[in-house]
Amino acid sequence: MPAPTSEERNRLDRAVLLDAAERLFYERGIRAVGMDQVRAASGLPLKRIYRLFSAKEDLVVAVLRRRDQRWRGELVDHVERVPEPRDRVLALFDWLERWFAEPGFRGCAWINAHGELGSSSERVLAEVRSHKQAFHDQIAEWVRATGAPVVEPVVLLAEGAIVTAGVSGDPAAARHARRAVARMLGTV
Amino acid sequence: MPAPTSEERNRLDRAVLLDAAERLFYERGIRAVGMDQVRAASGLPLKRIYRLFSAKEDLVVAVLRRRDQRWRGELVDHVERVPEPRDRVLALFDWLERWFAEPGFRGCAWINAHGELGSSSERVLAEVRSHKQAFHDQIAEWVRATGAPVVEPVVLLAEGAIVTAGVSGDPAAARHARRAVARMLGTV
DNA sequence: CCCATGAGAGAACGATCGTTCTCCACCGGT
DNA sequence: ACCGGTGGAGAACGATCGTTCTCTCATGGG
Repeated sequence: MPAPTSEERNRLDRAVLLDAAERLFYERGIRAVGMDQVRAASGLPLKRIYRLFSAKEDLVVAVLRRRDQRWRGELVDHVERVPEPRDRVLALFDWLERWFAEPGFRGCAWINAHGELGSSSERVLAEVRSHKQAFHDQIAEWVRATGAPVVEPVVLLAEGAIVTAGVSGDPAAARHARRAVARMLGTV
Repeated sequence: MPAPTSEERNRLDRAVLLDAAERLFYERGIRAVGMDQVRAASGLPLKRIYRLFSAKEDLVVAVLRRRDQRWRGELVDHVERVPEPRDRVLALFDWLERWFAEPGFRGCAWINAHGELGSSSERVLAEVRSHKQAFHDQIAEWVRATGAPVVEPVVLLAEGAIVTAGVSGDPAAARHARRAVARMLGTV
């Protein structure tokens, strides 16, 4: 077995580190997790962690950015399997419901990060806004394809469902939102 | 001027303390605010603070509880001036828009607390859920009076507007939600 | 075989956390 | 005038934070 190149080694370590940090940050909150817990969970020496990310803030931003790519990617994969524009918009809420039902679901990671760090870290704030903007724009694209002028309500119902399910732990919010959207899209 | 009784003194100090703590917690996040900053902002000696609340967690819970009473009280005052059931529901969103436009608006204090402490403090979690339940029930009462079976969508639109305005800083979310609710309540 | 380079393990650093304790100044009752 | 006790100011405590440093060892090139 050939020794992995150091570049590839960095890539792998980054992935392991981001996995561990993302899980801990989401589970317990960002400030509640110390770098030493990240070290223990990732199995990487602190020194290597700080060579990959020169401060905790960088790690947080990287976690949010990678999660954004993965999260929206999975959403698009699920929704764009569906051919009909109207069904696509409804599929968004099916996907949300599945997400809400996952064990350990604890609301929107970006909203949580915003509440904790939005006023103390410009970079986290920017990351959160960028994610929310991208989510909005994605929904807008799907809704516009139906011809119904209801982009904003659909976005707000999705955000409301996420936050409500996050606090209550009940995935039903997704069904409630879905029903309302179905009505707004016509042909009851 | 008669010396205030010690009971009344406690009442006043509690109010001063809760004012200071609420402002700091909301502005910066709860974990980001140390008890010494609460002391400095309230002007109260640390000893007195710890006689009024025996731990930071108690203070946090008291802040959330008092804010809940005031916040919902003001909401009810605004909405129930309006006679017509349909207009009442719409008035909720006018009130939200005014709130969003206040300087320093940074989203929902309970959602923020949930993201930060929901997984580490049972008592904070309970407080957040109780607030959200009360908000839901209040809206349900108003919506049912209109006869339209749209309680859940209205709640979700309100929550979505709060969270969206909180992250983006743009009060327009309230108008978008209001417009959607107006349509759902019929008589476009 | 030797030595320099770099990585790993974890101690150490200064700051700050929540909480408690010390110390002194002030007070009403005799 | 004295004294017990209450309360304020802030030092102190142990823990933990993010970050850096030290020490040790392994390893690869001459």
